[in-house]
Amino acid sequence: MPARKTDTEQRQDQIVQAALDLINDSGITGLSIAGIAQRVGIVPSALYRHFSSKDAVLDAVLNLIETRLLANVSYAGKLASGPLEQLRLLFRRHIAMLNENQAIPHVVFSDAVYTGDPGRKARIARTIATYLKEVEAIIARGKEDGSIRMDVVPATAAVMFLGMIMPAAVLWNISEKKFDIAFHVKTAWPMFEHAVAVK
Amino acid sequence: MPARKTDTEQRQDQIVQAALDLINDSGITGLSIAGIAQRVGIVPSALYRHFSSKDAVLDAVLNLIETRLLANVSYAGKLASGPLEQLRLLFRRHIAMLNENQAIPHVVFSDAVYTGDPGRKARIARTIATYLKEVEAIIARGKEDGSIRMDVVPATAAVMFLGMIMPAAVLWNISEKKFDIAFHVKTAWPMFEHAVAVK
DNA sequence: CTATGATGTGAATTGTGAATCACAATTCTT
DNA sequence: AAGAATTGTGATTCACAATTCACATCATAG
Repeated sequence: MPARKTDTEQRQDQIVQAALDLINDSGITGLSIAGIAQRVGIVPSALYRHFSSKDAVLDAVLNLIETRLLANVSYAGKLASGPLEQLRLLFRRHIAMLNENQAIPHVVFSDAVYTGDPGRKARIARTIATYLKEVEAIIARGKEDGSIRMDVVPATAAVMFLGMIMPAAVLWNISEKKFDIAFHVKTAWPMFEHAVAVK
Repeated sequence: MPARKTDTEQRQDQIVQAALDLINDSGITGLSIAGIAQRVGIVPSALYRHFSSKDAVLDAVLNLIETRLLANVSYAGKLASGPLEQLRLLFRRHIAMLNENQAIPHVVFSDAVYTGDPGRKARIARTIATYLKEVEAIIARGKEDGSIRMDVVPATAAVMFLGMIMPAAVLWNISEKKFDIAFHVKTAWPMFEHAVAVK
């Protein structure tokens, strides 16, 4: 039976989410128009009513990721009392988001996204750089208010903050979800605090 | 002109190295029989004299990576005086190896390797697990000899150790080599020490 | 209720890359 | 140096995935 007709706007959302899910399961390599269409419940050719090409879909996926990434930062910023607390919240948030959408770090840190448009690599680089700058800013604020040691290098600390998340994501995925991510959250944070906090 | 004839054994080495280089430049997606053959200086079909399939080449690449990874650990073990020193050496060694062959973390942590043989993912998981176990063992030894705090969880510390390397590798690659990796080595290590060392 | 634009469908087209094969050129053995 | 084995080559096949297109169907404005 034919699929129910749906606004392009909604379909685009569905398609992008389906693409993300598909990457989630099969990696970038497994991302195909047919696969996306199947998940959405339409026929491959119908997808072209809503996106001009596979590349366009991929760009939209990157948009989604970018948005969610930045949303996390501002979310943590609103709830936290101080810089360290903000980092802790951001960390937890990222891990929680991983639970819903492990594909995100996969896409961002995969090399497969770079083929095709050469500008895409630069764009991802910019997104990550922006994210790291945000984290650095939080750390710099921590140094100002005395909660983070003065000898901590913000840029390096930001990379190590990422280092709590990225390997965990990879391990979780590669181990077929056997990696104990809750345990990791509980034990990694104190260690990070030891690395940067005063006293 | 035809390529000079060469022993299968040598060709296999050339092919594996070429495959690694190609992944290096173009990612897993860019890995093609034609691309490998071109780098080796032979014609695509000639490659099948030395490998039965593309999958076989990929397996050989994984072998190479596995070997180099474990070689690093034993290398650091031989030179170091104590556990902390061993970790520091291992860290530096990994980064140095990155310089020669950034493709390694790309392959290991990419999702694209998992398509095809489903056993491959399990195999990579095993390799990483083995590596992490080695790091954990070093940390456990550090706790015994009093150089590492007793409240440090070896498994978590091992993941964070990986967290010094993986993001750096990704950033270096994604930023077109702009990321200051020497600076990272210099500043990340003290931070890691703060996180685990006694006093 | 009907015309019209938006959305969906299946078939056909095209491009790409892996793999095969018959044949050619080379290296090696003796 | 002749013959066997190994390695290299170009043409070709095959499967698969992206994209296009003519046509069908739905949703809705009027």
